[in-house]
Amino acid sequence: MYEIFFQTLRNKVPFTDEELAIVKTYLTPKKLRRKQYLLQEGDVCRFIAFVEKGALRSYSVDEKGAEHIMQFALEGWTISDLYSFLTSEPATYNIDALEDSELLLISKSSHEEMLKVLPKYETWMRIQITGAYIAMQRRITSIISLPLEERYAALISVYPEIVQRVPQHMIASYMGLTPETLSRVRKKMIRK
Amino acid sequence: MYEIFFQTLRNKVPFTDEELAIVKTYLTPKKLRRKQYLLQEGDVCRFIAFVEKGALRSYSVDEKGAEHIMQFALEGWTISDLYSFLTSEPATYNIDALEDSELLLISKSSHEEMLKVLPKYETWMRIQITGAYIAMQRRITSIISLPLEERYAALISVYPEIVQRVPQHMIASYMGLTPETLSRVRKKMIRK
DNA sequence: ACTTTCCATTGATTTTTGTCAATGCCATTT
DNA sequence: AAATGGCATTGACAAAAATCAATGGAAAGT
Repeated sequence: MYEIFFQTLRNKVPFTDEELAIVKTYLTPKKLRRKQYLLQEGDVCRFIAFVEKGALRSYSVDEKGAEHIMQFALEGWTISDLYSFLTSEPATYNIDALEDSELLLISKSSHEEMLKVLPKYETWMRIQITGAYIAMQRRITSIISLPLEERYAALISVYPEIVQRVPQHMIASYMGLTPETLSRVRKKMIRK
Repeated sequence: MYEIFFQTLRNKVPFTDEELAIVKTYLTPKKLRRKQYLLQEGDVCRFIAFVEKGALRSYSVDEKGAEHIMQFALEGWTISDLYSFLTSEPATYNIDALEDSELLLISKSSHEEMLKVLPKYETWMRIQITGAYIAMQRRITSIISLPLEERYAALISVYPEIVQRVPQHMIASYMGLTPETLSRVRKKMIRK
């Protein structure tokens, strides 16, 4: 249940077995069924969720009721409404499960304790967020500078697993497009 | 010359005067004239730049030679090609000065030393990047979920200084629009 | 002060994307 | 086996944004 998380930690920072045992005491395992909510807009986000198994998404809903996907999270990724988590303001994103999933939750108190007690946790956190920041920068660069076909091609090459496991209309939402437009882009690309 | 930087540090993490004196030894002041490059695509980015005075931008250039602005940095902000800085791969962004500017540069060795020697530097870095990550998330949400007028209104309300100090065609580039389209959006909004 | 480059705006037109509606398919469920 | 619901695709049309071209005006550099 903790394998992927520990592996992810060790991959970036040299945690000892003793330290991992301490980390373990701060985690809460949670199972989620497909379509179940982990977080609803308006509630305060009280955790960072690490995905051991399954797939989740975070998304906002506009005035017209349309969903706009902010992030997907597969095995080895973390997902949260970080702003809500850090400030205890109401969340602006929803999070739900796309598949039956197994999570490890880091509560706010766990997060704060680990920052105090385990310097390596802070290092891991810093590296983790830095990676997420860089990925987000790439996403924006892709949006503002690439034609649609290339954007979709880039998505496939960077996140092939997401494109495989997630329905296309959600990929479209993630890209800020309608499902029809994405379908037509794909058609064009197949011809080549 | 160091006032804004120290204030920014202290604002997030309780640095002592002694610690700030240590930090100071790791910084390199640099002045930049308007239009001068701080970084060119293809070079390795060897610093994180903190803006004490002035304004800079980072941007990529596509095959057709069009510029796409990734980020603006005014006083109190940092700017870099973080991926290039961390990996020593060639930079994909250019950085140049929009106004005569004064910077404090953190070299890679300074960065690494400070991470080792000053835990508070790591904490500051983590908080700083977390803030940048959250801002970026908002930018994406804005792009994929808001109509153009609201996106521009949001930009004005979040970054009024940028809109004032930066030419409109650069704002358009930052938003992923042509200057003509932004001009028309503004016209519509003025009528209200 | 003068010249030159840059910049915002506007109009006309084309291209791209969204909207609306319908169809057929596949995977589940009953 | 039949029915259901979710999903991708397609077509026709509308709306939004890009492109091309021209103008006037302000700002920067000399």
